[in-house]
Amino acid sequence: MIRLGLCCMFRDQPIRFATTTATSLGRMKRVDALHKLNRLCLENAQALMAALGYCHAHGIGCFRVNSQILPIKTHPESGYAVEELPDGGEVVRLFRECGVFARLHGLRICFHPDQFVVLNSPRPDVVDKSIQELEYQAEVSEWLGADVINIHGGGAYGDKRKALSDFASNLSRLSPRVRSRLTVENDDKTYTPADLLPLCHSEGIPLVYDVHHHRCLPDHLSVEQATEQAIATWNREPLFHISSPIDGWQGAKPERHHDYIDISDFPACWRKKSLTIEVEAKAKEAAVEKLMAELKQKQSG
DNA sequence: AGCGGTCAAGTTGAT
DNA sequence: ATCAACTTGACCGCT
Repeated sequence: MIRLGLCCMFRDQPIRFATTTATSLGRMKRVDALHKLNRLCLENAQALMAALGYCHAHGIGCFRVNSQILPIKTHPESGYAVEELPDGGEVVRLFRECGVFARLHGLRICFHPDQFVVLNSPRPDVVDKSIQELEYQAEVSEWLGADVINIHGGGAYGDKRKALSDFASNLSRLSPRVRSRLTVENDDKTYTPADLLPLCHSEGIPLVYDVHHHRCLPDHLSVEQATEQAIATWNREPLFHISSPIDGWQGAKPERHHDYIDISDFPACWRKKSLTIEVEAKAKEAAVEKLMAELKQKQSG
């Protein structure tokens, strides 16, 4: 019933995703930069196939793809279209092969654009660049069959209601392939599940419920209530996040992630439900496998 | 080969 | 005012 997800990278497995820096590319001639990017994109497509193969072999049902899977894709100077790469067609073909593999084995794939993607910023350039980034990730999502591109609510700018209204307004600027995949997640500083649920319902955006963030930044909802209300926003299998505090809930910085998940942080009400749970833990595949084993043990015991 | 400084981007809150 | 935190160390130029 519970499908566990691995986020972006491996701790022990020799599966790595390569990237580069815009600074370094900027020092090169364009043709040389494109050759380098071409090589990195091909390598990353192959690494992604290895990652999916590992997940399938180890019962991990979901994989989150790093934003830099096509490195520096939307950078204002060093960015590029896949068609500009010498082997762009081959890059697309390899990603589509990953999609075929995932579909064949029932693996879910998702994206989580990073903190620079802010749909409600008062700065127009920030919103423009955010949309570019979302469009890039949606293009790769199509190749892969990924069904989730998950972002946070963004800043509050002193007025959460206005900020969420701006978020909603900018949705009209997204292509259907972004819009149909876009989800929003409660964070640990600004937006609680209760803040986001009205937006989710009025705009038809699923809520990615992060129970760790909810415990760091609570609202009037219990974990059980937030779980039920988040599930209600989904028109497909809901996707949630779990993590444990680095030094316990009484520690100095509970919002920081531990290497592993403490099974007592896993909400009892999530068991027996049809859910994808992405495991945000520094031990990566080791943490997913440990949690999987403990969930199984508790189920049978 | 090894090492240390640097890396595209936003926002918040702790210090 | 600076900095760490966020899904995470990896890359690059120097010696």
